[in-house]
Amino acid sequence: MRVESVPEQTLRRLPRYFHMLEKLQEAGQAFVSASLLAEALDIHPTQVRKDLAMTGSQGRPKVGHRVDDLLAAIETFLSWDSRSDAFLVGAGSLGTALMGYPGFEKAGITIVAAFDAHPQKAGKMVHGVRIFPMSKFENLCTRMQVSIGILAVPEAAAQATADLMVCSGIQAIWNFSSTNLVVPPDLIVENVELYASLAILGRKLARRKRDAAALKA
Amino acid sequence: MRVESVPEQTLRRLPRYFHMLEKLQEAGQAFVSASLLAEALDIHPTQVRKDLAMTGSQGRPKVGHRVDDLLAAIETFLSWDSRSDAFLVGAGSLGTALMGYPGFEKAGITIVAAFDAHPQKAGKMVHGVRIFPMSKFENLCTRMQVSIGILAVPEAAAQATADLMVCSGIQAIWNFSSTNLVVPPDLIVENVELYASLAILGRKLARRKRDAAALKA
DNA sequence: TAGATTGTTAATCGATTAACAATC
DNA sequence: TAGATTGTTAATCGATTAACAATC
Repeated sequence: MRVESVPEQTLRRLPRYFHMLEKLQEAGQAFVSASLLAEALDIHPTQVRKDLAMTGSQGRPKVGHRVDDLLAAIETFLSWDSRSDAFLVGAGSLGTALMGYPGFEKAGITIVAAFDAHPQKAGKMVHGVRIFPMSKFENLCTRMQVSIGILAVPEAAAQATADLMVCSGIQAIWNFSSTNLVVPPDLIVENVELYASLAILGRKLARRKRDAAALKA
Repeated sequence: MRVESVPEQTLRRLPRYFHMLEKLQEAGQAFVSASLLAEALDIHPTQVRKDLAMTGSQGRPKVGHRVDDLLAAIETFLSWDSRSDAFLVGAGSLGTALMGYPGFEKAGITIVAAFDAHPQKAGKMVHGVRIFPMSKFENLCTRMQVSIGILAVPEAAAQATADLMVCSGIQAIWNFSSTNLVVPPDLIVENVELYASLAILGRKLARRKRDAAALKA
């Protein structure tokens, strides 16, 4: 029974602080107040203080937090100092984009190999990552003890690929399909819901347009 | 002062129901109960009932909802029946992946043109979408009255590109950069926080490993 | 010192879950 | 009829915001 108790929302905001802090660091700022971060990111100041408090960083009244310290505290808190390897499955256009995504490095994650169901892609290199046929997945994964699986396959193959990952010892799945994966309860799954995100955008816009039209009439 | 009052979370879950319902429809299911959806998607049954109630669909006790009706109700509620055009900026690997993304069609959104800062890309076609130089953006956007902007440019160009979109009459931005865009308050912005998502995955995994190691010791 | 800023405790708000009457 | 399932009202839970004492 872990204490954990870090709100998911806090976890989601911390990278945003981090990103802003990097900009401030580049700009030569040595100190920053929670209020300034709050203002810049549209988050309530008290919320920012609570979030920062979770990382263990301490600020000084009237001065704020030291930018360097805060960056380091967030980095440690998010475990970006520990490294993990990842296998990517699905070297289509999305997979290709992910292999070039600079965010991995910062999060301490390295894509060490990619896999694709089309055998003709095997052997190719994309953004410095070699592509293997699916048949090699389980063996390589077990041998290299890779713990992260990135799922960028078409809808229809999503669950089967997840099953393969689980069999091969993967502990965390970054899921880009809109399928609700059925996996053992202790598996970590992080869903990127592009579909839902787009749906929300579309709906808000349609309502806006409708309201505008109604107002004019 | 609109009544709106649809929880953001409900909006986020509706596409998941939709997706599952499509599968059920394909499988030939005519009816579905809220409990079945709840079970399949790991959502509390009462939550599902509330969400479905918002769409206006009515179920019959003992039988459940008619799958066809429910699909139609969600589609209408999410305004997927109204169509909008979008311009994409940034034809790099992420932009390329997005041009091939099948989710747009379902959400009633069409990418009608793409733009890129590298002039040598101009004139090319990617997934059926023509690429233009940035200089054409404002003129084309105003003339065609495009309302959605998809932001897939490098970090450093994000804010400037958003500014250009705003000037050109864009009303909603789908933002893939991790920059907190500064835009007029009535602009619709939907952020896809890949960075945060990955950070959370990495953290959970690192904690898991650490705990496992501690347990062994 | 005066005042800005911190960190924490209490109040509010919204979302999720429980309980239950209605109904096919 | 009996029982599954609906939709709604009430209770709980967690996250956000307000209030405020501590402190540099």
